[in-house]
Amino acid sequence: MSSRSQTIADILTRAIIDHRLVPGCKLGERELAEIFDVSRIVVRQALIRLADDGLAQIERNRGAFVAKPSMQEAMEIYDALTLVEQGVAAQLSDRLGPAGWAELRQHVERQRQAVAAGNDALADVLGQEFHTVFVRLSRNKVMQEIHAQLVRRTTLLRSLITADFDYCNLLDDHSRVVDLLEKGRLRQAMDLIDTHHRSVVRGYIMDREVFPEMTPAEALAPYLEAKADGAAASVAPRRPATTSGNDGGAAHPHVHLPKNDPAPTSRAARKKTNRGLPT
Amino acid sequence: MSSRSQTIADILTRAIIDHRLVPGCKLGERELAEIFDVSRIVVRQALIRLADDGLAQIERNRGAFVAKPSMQEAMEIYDALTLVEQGVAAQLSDRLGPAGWAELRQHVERQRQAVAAGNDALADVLGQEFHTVFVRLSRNKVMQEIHAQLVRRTTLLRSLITADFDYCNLLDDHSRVVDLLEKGRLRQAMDLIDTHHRSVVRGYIMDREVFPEMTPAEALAPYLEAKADGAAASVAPRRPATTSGNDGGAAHPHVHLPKNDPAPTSRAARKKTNRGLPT
DNA sequence: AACACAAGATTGGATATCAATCAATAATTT
DNA sequence: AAATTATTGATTGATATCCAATCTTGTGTT
Repeated sequence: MSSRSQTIADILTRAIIDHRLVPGCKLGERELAEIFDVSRIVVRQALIRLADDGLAQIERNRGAFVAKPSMQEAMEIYDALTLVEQGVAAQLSDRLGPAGWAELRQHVERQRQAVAAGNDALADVLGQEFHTVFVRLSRNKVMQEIHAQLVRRTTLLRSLITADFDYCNLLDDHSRVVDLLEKGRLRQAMDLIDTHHRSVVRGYIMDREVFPEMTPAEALAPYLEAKADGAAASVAPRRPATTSGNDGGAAHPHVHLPKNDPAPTSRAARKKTNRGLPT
Repeated sequence: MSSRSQTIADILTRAIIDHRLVPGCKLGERELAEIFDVSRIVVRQALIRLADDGLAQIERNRGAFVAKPSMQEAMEIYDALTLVEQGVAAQLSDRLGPAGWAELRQHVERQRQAVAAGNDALADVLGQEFHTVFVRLSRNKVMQEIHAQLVRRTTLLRSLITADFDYCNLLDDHSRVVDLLEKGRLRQAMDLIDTHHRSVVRGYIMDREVFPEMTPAEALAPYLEAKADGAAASVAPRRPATTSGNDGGAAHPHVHLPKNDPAPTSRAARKKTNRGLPT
């Protein structure tokens, strides 16, 4: 079993890429320590891991926040992702065997079925996974880890945007990339990968006024249930007033939340949300 | 100023890529804590950073060691590096302006002069730096960080090999890559990048019996002097017997070194070096 | 020689504590 | 009353000490 800080880092990563913890959200050491029922030090180590992964941002004497990349950085992440996947495509077009192509086709088919069945959630997951499977076929663990990190960061980016456009052509893209590659049309496949990612970025209109939907305690509760029932039970009702009173309308609660701030739209609160961003 | 654990991680990174701390070297928490005059926790945080960077390897209840990549992993690192630099080359061949080409040529020229002057150390540094400058011209910070990490890991690899072959053609490669790219011969440039890295890997004969040259205290002493005179002075004579008695012959001291082990070639010591490797 | 067991050392972690810094409020001055 | 300053509170960065689990080592026994 790995270290506890790694476990906590994994849970936080999960919560971030699930969009339960959104960019800009404060990750207070004491708060997280209570939630996970560990000491602050373990939380700090987990936050260091997140920061190294680009998912959190640690500001000296101010604490850790879920990373809030700028539009510039978003473009760079997608450029890097394109570069990596194009490179992998070039490798696969030479070296991939029949079993590999079959796995890719099978994956596309599974996603197609999910779309047909109207299971959008599964289709979305499979759509993400395609890229991971694609890179895994390169049989390069180092590349896989780099790619996985980039994917996590793109997933984080999706919390920042307000576009849910039609993802159907993206599925087509996957299928066509496989076709082109297997036919040896590498150039066209690479262009399609580029277009594919550009079409995603084009849908990006970074909305700077996206506020967190949940406090860390609420966001992390689901991930704790499997660990310790007692802990989950003791954590869940930690902010009953907030849960019932503020989130009822699913509006724009708060970023910082020192205690139980009833008016997060005050001058002070707004000022805080604009402070220390990587704009 | 950044956190102390980051500072220590930077120093350890420096020491590793300087080959003063070699793969397999034990990085004991208590030992490092004394060397840097900080608490064990700060050291632990620094080691987590190193591990995330692929330069150290943390084994539960056994501690941290300088990473000792397998031949397989070495190949993967170079493959990833090739992939990244080829991708950057493709981008630069389209988008790089005259100033960029000039910078690359100027860098190659500086290295050529260093070689001509017989300043091998400088030439070596410039040779490494070429790749960094190359990627920096892509103006993608995310890509730069990924590349820098890969370069650090390749530098680590060089501690494991026993080949110091002729690097002169590598300088030629740099020059030719710039030429080819500027002339728009992207395909050939990418092939040359591939060949360039392959020629480096070809020189790799992983010697599994490379032992550390220095203890952490000795390896890290130079990096501490700038920090605090008192600390450096108090650290330097920590192992006077070892410094004068064991390193006189510049032989193969020890891997673990719990205290002042005089016989590291015993059965137990050998067993330890072969334990837990990422073979 | 092989095995088992006890002692020692090291890591992973908890807790309590302290200084430095930041945020927010209260107090003071103009 | 508005603006500035001082104070208070909270949070982070870091240390020291302590404890449990685990690993290593060395010894003793068969």
